[in-house]
Amino acid sequence: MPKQTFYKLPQEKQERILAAAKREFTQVRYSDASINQIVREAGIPRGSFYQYFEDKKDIFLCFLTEYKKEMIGGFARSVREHAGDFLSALDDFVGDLITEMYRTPGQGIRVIVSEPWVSEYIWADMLDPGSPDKEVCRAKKDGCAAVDWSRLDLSDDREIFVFIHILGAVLRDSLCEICRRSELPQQEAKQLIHERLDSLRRHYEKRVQQ
Amino acid sequence: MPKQTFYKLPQEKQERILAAAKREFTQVRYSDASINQIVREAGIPRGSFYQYFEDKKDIFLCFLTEYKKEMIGGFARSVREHAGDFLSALDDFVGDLITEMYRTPGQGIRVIVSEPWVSEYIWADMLDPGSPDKEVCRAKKDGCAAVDWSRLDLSDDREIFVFIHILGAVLRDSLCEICRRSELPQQEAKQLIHERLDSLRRHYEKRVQQ
DNA sequence: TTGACGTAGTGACACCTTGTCATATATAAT
DNA sequence: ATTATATATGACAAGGTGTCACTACGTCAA
Repeated sequence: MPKQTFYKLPQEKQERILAAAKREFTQVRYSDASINQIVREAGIPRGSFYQYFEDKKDIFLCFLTEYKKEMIGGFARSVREHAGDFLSALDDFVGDLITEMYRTPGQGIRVIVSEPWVSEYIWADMLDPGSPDKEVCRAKKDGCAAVDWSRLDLSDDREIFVFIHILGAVLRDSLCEICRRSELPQQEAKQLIHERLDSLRRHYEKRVQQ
Repeated sequence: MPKQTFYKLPQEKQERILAAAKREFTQVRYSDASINQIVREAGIPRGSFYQYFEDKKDIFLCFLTEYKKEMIGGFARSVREHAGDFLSALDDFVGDLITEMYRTPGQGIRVIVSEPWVSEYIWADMLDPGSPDKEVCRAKKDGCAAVDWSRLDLSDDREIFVFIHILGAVLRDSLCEICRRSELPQQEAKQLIHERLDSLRRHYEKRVQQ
């Protein structure tokens, strides 16, 4: 939530600042990111920065919003591509995230697990039906509407909700682990997540009546 | 891994420094913790600090080691008390953590989810059989040996390993969520975790043949 | 006893950070 | 033209970290 002043700025300047922020936040982790670096890169005086944003966290959340939209949009797309198979869609989606992760040198997409509250910020309102972000809300509805929940052994919405939380936890946690174990080859990283999702699938999918 | 110099210090001074570190690290989160504050409280000059420790992370890990031992020891105890029922033991153990969490004002035990790598540090070698820390290793062996895996629908060690990872992820993530949603009453916090563990239990426990 | 040498203790220092604030400037309104 | 409001700006205070030249100490040899 940048200040009004920011939005009154000429488009070009806004973009220049956000681009500088993106460069910084995808380079180093949040606690190491420097406002000085951002203003230097954006070519604005330090004082101006505080005219536009409350503080470092303010511009960071602003930057994160982009990621969030990409995430949710990408996942919704994946669900449609997998004809409502939630777990396959997730596996595939995270696979792409990992590919991206191994392709980017700095911290890149690792930003989503760099601070505990970051993934919370992204996931929390992925689940919250009353998310204030219209675009996010739409993408989410598109994604969730496309899910075929009947494949899974979940009796009601409450159970579905709990299951989604479990999945989110496993994914976030696995991404964390992958980031930490930087020696892990890409293939094994994907395998690590696949293995966990697969275990959940085997235990949560309905038994085929025969 | 403090420097040799630290261990050559008189016991009393060592303890004074570690106590100051504990006070600081349980008060504010890692990134806000200040070496200045620690040295002020411990009554040592700033220069001395760097004689004893590499940097802030060094003394922080030193402090965390204590927590890790308490965690693992406490969990092993809980497993024994629950006669090998892994999930009940976990539920109970985390319940105690939450009680503690609501009892302490500062950051207290929240430290374990304050940075992504902290919980990793604690949990990673809870699972790693070749953990270098002897005491940890023993407590873990005690705990895991007491678990009755036959209650669960897990065919081999590999599956058990995966399942433990899933559980760890759910717990860490739930603790994170509880810390973030500070308005959540203690009872609901426990319910939140219980609900997720229960879902896993229902899907992972062996069906009773009747 | 004296000198030398290695280890430990020390605080000033350089260099960074963030957020504020008084002042300067531009824009709008009367 | 004058006033009022909004924005721009860099110097500043207060705090952080890690280093380093210097001092002090204790030990061992001559």
